[in-house]
Amino acid sequence: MSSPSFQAPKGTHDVLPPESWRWEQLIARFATTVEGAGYGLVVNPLFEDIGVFLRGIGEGSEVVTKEMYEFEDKGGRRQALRPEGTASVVRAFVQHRPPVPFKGWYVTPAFRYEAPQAGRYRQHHQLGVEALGTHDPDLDVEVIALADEVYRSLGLRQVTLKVNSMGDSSCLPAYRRLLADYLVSRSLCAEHREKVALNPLRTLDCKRDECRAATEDAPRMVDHLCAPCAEHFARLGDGLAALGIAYSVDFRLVRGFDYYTRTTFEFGAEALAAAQNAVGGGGRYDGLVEALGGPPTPGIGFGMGVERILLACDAEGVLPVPETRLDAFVVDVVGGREALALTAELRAAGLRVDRAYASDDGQPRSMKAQLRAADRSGARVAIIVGEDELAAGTATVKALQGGPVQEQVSRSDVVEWVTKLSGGSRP
RNA sequence: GUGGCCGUAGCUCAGUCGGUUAGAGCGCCAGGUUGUGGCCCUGGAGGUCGGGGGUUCGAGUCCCCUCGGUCACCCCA
Repeated sequence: MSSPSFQAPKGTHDVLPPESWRWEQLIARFATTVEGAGYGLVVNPLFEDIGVFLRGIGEGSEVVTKEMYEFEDKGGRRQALRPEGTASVVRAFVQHRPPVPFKGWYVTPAFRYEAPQAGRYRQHHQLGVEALGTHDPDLDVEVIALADEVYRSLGLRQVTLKVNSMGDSSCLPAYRRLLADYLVSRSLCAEHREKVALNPLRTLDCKRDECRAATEDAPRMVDHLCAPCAEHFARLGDGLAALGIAYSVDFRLVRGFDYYTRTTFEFGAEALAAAQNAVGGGGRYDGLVEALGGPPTPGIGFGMGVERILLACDAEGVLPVPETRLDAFVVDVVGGREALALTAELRAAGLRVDRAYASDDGQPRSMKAQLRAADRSGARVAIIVGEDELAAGTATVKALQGGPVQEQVSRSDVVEWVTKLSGGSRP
């Protein structure tokens, strides 16, 4: 074994240009959308005391019990890489106590130790918002509408919304018993026969035929909400309808984190054939702030998966990587000093400019090679400096797309010509 | 974590029953024009056949292990 060969760890991946352009776009559109609704960026540590996740997400959830990247640091502290974003934002809220209502958004990697497959990674990336301090169901509507707007702004048309209510501490426990009593005498799949007493809700989203049949006519949470929760859920539906956001109520929607109360929702990309077609989800977590040591404070938020959204964009043929990102490409066949000066000048004028560099043997590349590079770069304009231009104090400005436009212009007019020929992307 | 399928050039792939220097297209570099890109033509560079072990006179090809990808379960973004 001579030189070792490394690759990205299992379940992780690199994002390089030009593909990364789509990441920039997605993040930028997300930021624009949510900042337009008063949300501000929150930056958290990628790891926390493991208790933040144990108490925040819940010790009954798979993500915490089986999938967390945990480690002991050199000081003997038990830490864990964040498996999702909400717990850290809420911990920060409890620590700093900003005025409510508090609205924050984030973009972050999330780590879960699980078997990778298409659309599922050990490190994936989430965009999300959290809004704390308000019970108002209009806020639930707002949060869902923001997610919906992000998908639509990307051009996605085949994203569907499912909503449900998990009730609260006054009606969920009773419903849980009711459901358990109902299911205990039914035939369930082997796995849920054992788990039904512990967590009957999980049986609802089991895909196996026995459980599907057993739960089809089972009592539903939305029919057993206490009066305040029922009112909240009704107003959520009214609000979504008022904004023209299509949704379906799905009594099987039982999301994986223990902290959810009342509203839960999930966005699915119908264009994705894979089993992993959830592109975003979230809900209300009115007990979470307290669970992390803060004062009773309601909250709601969502997370959406960057990788899966981009897979959905592929499937729907939207958000293609653009072919051109440059205004001009400088071709210098007289040694390179002119290119050095010209690119600097054009960039200073706010134009997007690249150039060719010398070959590995130190020789300048031929004009043909440099123009080929200019063509491939996608630049709209080539700027050529050769012997004639150098002697005359000019540069040749050549349009690379459309008709054969070419002019030899004074060096002082180059910026103006490039701006004109490139369509003027100058700010 | 369990099971199925797959790993050959930067990318997409071919490679017969195990047989000698492992191929194609695209991409990249150069030439075809002593100052003009794209199209075309010619040439070139580029490969531990994912890795390790085994069987064999001989392994890209067969066997075992391993790493990675992928699909399903599970869970979720």
